[in-house]
Amino acid sequence: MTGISATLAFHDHDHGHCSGDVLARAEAVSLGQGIRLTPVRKRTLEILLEAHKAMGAYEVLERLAEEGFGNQPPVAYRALEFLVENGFAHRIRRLNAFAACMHPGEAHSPAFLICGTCNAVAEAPAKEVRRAMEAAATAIGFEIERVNIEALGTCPACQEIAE
Amino acid sequence: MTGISATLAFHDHDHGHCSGDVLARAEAVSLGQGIRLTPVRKRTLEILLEAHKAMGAYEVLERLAEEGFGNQPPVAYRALEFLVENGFAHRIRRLNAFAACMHPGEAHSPAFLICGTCNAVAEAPAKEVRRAMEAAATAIGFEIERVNIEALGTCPACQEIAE
DNA sequence: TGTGTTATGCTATAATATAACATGTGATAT
DNA sequence: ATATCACATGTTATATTATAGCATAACACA
Repeated sequence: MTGISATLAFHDHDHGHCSGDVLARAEAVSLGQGIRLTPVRKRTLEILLEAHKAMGAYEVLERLAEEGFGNQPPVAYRALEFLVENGFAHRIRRLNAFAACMHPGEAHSPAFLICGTCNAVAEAPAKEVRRAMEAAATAIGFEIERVNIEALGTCPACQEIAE
Repeated sequence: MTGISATLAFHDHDHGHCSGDVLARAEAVSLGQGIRLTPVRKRTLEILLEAHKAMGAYEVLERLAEEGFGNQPPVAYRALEFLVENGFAHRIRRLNAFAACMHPGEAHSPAFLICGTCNAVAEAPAKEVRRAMEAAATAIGFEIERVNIEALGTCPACQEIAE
């Protein structure tokens, strides 16, 4: 994960491009790993990518249903769970929401920056953070599997508006 | 926050002592800051301290109701919200649960280590983690208000059992 | 083609959380 | 002392988020 790309979520960018790019990479990763990116799953990922924001499960479900997929909660939750499990999406617990991962395939343990004003979410580089976590855990004999880091605050755009 | 105390949640310790100690400090802090640690609130904190684990809001509510307080969800949620807001408790989002803060009054932004096997939760020192987060956020112009860090993994005790 | 595995869809319900309003309680000023 | 205000509590009702459990369908491969 690069410092640059992490800022994209807070700025205008060629979203059609980044979105398609990520999707393509996700498909490649799936093939390479014998993971099945089925229609619902793929469409779910596309929905997240198109929205380019964190979406609630029911919000995703609504879209899926409109397009002929099942219209019951498990449909969305299962697809989302699959995406999270395989690193194609992240779960933002503070928002009870899900967001497409902007760096599928690259092993990373992201930190999320959540703007309390506009609700935008950005993935930030968290290599250092992760390292610090490992150190803290190791010190007390705890073995880490996954780390979830969420910061609430104000994004650059909203800071300007507030002034 | 010290490295030693962070490990307490994963080991036997004089809990009656640590619990009373924390409660006393919470009362002192409240007095000093004009914060009202009312009966429900105090009892809620005690319940969390006695349990010495993360508890769901409804679990807390059940206890409160047994003791003559209101028996509707808002009673528990409000007390818990107050405690979190004032640094006497933490919300563990991964578990939809709340846990007493072991270091009330000391400004700290803790990291939680959650054992996926036994569900125990420990507060770990996170000064370094926090610093790293600040750096990452500053780099992209994001202003942090609060950070929530939760790691899932295996605690020392459960690692031994697994062997 | 049979057989096991994985995926989808559905019904139903569980678990978590909040809105909105009425009542009570404590502090303050008159 | 009492009017008034802010805050706290309690209640009803409902919203929101999430999962259990079972039936059917698709796929993988012997």
